[in-house]
Amino acid sequence: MLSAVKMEGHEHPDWSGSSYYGETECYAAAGNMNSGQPMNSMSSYMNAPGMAGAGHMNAHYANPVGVNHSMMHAGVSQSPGAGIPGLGGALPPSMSSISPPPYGNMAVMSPVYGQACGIRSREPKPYRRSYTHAKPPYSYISLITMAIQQSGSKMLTLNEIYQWITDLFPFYRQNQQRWQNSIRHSLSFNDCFIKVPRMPDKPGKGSFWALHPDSGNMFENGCYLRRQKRFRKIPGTGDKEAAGKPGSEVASVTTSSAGSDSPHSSSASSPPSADVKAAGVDFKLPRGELLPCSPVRVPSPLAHTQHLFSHHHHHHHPLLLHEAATAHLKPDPYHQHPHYSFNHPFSINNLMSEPPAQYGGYGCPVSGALVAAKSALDPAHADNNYYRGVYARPIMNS
DNA sequence: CGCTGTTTATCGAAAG
DNA sequence: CTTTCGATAAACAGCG
Repeated sequence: MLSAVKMEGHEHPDWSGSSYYGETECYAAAGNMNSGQPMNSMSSYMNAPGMAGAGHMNAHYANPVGVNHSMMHAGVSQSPGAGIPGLGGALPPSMSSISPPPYGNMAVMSPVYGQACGIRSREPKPYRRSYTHAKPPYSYISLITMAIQQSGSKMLTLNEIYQWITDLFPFYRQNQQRWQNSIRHSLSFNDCFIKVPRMPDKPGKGSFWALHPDSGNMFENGCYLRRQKRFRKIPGTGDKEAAGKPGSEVASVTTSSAGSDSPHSSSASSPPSADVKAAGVDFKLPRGELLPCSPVRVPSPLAHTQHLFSHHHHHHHPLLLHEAATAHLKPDPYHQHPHYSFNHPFSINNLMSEPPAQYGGYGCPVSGALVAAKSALDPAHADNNYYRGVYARPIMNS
């Protein structure tokens, strides 16, 4: 049937002749997206030692860890070991060795990643385009989440999401059609995103997209390229009901688990089906699958964060959901409750709170990005040259 | 018509 | 090796 389908899927020598993103992605190392993890671990190490500095370095691009780290702050401040659990991962010694100073990150991200993934590089390209165009080490889901998070209202229209991404990551100024389609797909496909009908007073088309209140720590493992589990309805056939998967087995739930969705409470009101319309908000109730993976997943740092949203257990009620949702929808950007203000792992807020960490180049996409984003939003900074500076500069002066 | 959303399918890669 | 996740393509429905 779809004979045509697969065609060019990966054969787009868009730029740099990399056939498939493997190479382009090199950034954080597609191949070792885990790089995130190793680094995490690294950070955790640092953290342990009391490397306060770690807090900042995390803001680096190459390591989403930063984010993770921040989130830790949000959640559990920092117990020496706290971070570790969240990582749930392993850390290649080799990697850890990389973990030098703050700049170490750069080192890591520098040509390195290119190499890392460039393994199969069949491209003789003498020099790769500037890294400014490297694919950020974030999945679309992460990006969307970050975008939404950084918005004051905690919700954005599709177009705004596009904007945020393109503004921050030069990489996405190319092949827009391609990734935007992916973004759209992600929004619709992933239950962690909910569609909020746009307010009548707001012009423009399309609805607003927000995060499902329970999507809390989708990336608590610190890996922004891949979540442990995504909320997904069964691939089922037309039977949206799906359900079935008790998930329980999988869900052994480790502790909080949670993040993902509401695991159990499907009970009563929630129809087996997928979406629940809460006051106009579409909630796609996920089939509760909890983090199967995280073996250890101790009380995740965000644990409490989660319950912030998932009001204990009873949420799930459309209304409650609605409440939660609307809560974010409130226009009040920065001032919300100190805690309540979305402590997502991503919590850009957290990220933002991070002061500096803006080393040049790819050093700090995130925080830098956020700042940029912020400035973009903020009339005061109409000029987001900040980030421009960061990205625009020819990192490789050589 | 173009943008927004949804949905299906496929492939690669990571995780277990 | 099998699942699951993520990226990408693409067909298609709605809407302004």
